[in-house]
Amino acid sequence: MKNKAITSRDVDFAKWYTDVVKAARLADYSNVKGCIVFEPRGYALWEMIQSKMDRMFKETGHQNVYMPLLIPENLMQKEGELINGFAPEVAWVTHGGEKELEERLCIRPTSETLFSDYYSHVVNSYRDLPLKYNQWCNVMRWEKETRPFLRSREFLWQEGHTVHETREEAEEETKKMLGIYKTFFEDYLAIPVITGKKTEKEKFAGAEYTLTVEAMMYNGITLQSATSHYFGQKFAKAYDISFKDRNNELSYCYQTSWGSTTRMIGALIMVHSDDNGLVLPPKIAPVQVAIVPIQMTDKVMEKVDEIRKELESVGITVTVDDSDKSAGYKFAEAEVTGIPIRLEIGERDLDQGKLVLTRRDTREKTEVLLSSDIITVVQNEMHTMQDEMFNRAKERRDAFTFTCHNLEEVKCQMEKQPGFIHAMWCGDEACELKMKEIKGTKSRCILEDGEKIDHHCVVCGKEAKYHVVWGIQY
RNA sequence: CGGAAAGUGGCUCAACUUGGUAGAGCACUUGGUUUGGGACCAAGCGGUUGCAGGUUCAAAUCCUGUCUUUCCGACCA
Repeated sequence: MKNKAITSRDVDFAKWYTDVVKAARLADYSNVKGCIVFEPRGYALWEMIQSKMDRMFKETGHQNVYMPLLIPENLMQKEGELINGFAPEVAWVTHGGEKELEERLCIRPTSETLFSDYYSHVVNSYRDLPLKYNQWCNVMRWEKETRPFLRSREFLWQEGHTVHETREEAEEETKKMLGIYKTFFEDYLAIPVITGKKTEKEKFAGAEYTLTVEAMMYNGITLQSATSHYFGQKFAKAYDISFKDRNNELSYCYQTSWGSTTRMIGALIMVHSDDNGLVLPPKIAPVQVAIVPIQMTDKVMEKVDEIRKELESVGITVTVDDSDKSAGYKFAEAEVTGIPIRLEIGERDLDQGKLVLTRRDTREKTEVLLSSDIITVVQNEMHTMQDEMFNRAKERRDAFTFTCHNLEEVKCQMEKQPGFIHAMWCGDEACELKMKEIKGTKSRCILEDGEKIDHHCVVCGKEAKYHVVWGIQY
């Protein structure tokens, strides 16, 4: 049974995406362009992401802080590259009440400047280092084209900002956080990713270099999903984050920042979901099990309640659909909202001493004996589902991963089926621009230990330096 | 920021061409019968048409502006 409110993803991917968002009631539009309402289901998903990630950050020695929303213009302008990079999409506060402000205040598009200013106050000695802070907050970037979760003007994210005594330690941190993102994407979101370094052209404004996590969506388009930046001493010098080092000399700290956003929700949709709506990996689903009583007789409800309590006793999240809708409606509802496991129990089942278990991803129904250990059955099913979702995403990514040796091959491939293109690059920005002419194909990342496919650049034919993964991005 | 399309109860749409003061289905509410893939019957509630101007005796309808959404390009998490 197909939900008629959702367009097929194979017919119109963009429309399918917004249909899924609406049908699952994750978000609603507001009256301000690019600012969405996170509805309970969407926000719950964000809270799941937050709680899992936050634990990973804390386990690696990070603490949460909260910086102000507003940044004075002069503070924003201390580091030239950053302001240049963000200037076109910064929103400014110009009035306090009726009175025009002496100095404009910018609504944070990112908080490097605030953290740097703060660090300059509190770092005095090498004994104060490192400081490893993170904040969960909203930021604003005045985007022209917007889409729910993927590109909104206001979005939620976490931004980690750390200061270190040495270059080595800061670079280590940059790498470590990239690793945490990779683990999170693969273990929790069941999204396989590739990691590597951004080119000069694609790196974060103000960073010495940027490491990135890149994922491929169902349709072969790539999504930059999280980034980790190494700043060197650039901000430290601009904001005077100096300290007395072990030799009693004045040094500047080495800095990093790393971030991931509500865009991850968009990635979950575009990687896993289908024409029947949202599909969520069990490990990140706010509600893992939906129990659907077919008839709401005392006998059935008693059993439903018993099973719910049993599952909840081991931390499985359960919802019981005891509304007076028909069974078919409840099935469809559980499906469109992406609840991983559905248990159906009716009079007939009780008579036969069983219940029906349906997995959201495959929609396969299996009969489970009421005498069996229901906790183990559900846990096993969720483990299998989590693994299989990852494997399916990986298989699809691999099927859409290609190696190209010249521009013509890239062109043919991108026109036929976009995906990850592995190809060599000389390091020249002109070649990146040339590549962009092919349906906007951009470098996604330089592979750290990529094999040498060719000796020549895929574009100009000159000597190749880097193994680059290219793609069309959201 | 360019090019295109669209905004009418919660949703999908009709009425617009040819101005005359808004209608249907779904959803919702109530009562009843139902319940194994989006149930049925009956009775109800709900909108002055995105917003602001203009033309007119009269505007959902014509004109101007603006906002929002969607799609296609240029820019970005």
